[in-house]
Amino acid sequence: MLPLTLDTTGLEVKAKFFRGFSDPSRLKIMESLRETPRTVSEIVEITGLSQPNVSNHLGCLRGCGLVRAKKRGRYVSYRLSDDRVADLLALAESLLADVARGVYQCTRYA
Amino acid sequence: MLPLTLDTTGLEVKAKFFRGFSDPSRLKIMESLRETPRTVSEIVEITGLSQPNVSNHLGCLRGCGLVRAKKRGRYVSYRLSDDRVADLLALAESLLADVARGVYQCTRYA
DNA sequence: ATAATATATCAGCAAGTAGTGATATGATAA
DNA sequence: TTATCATATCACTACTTGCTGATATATTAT
Repeated sequence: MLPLTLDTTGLEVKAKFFRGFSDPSRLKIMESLRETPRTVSEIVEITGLSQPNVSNHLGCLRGCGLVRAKKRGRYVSYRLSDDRVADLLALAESLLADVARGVYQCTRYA
Repeated sequence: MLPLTLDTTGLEVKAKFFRGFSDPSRLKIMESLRETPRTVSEIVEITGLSQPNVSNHLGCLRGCGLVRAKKRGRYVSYRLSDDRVADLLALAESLLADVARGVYQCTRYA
């Protein structure tokens, strides 16, 4: 492979994956799952988001492979799918600690 | 702090930060910078994206703290702002290796 | 059976955003 | 100076997407 050749394989997939992290409501939901698995209704109560909104975001997060669902009677329990999800959040926090000021001032995408 | 209390501090900022990673063109640009710093015109040639498009995305990435710019004559050289940016990409790839099939099939957000 | 509860899905709206083509800004070269 | 080149910005369009309210599905309770 030549030096200037870019490996663009799976960039669409990778972008879709990161989109799971790129919304405050979804981050809030993941934050609520960092400690322990929770049912949808628990997540609704903790986050203050509407029930359809939470279901929709959970569907997105499941599609991105970030959370897993387990049906228990009429409840559905969600949990982070992998320890690396929390690792990724932690690494982002570490980076943000240094660049947060810039990001905060970035008005490009309000 | 009570167990059920969520630390929602900075979720907006964190979401904005992740949005830098959530677009194929931006990932392509970062990929092109993983190896070495490059000027805008080099990035344009390597990625095949239009010049205004690249400039726009670079502005976004700079706002997110993911790249840094350095003016050299009439050229502007960009580089990844921190080793942890590449670390984050690598960690995401590791996770994706396991969940890629699901993400690929996720049609929620085309 | 009927009622109540938990979750998912649908229709539609409002806002955000990636892309293009044209233009502006700024720096070097002739 | 004028011309040329590198980059940034603007105006606009098409598409995406987060949210709500209403409804559907499914499970348990009475």
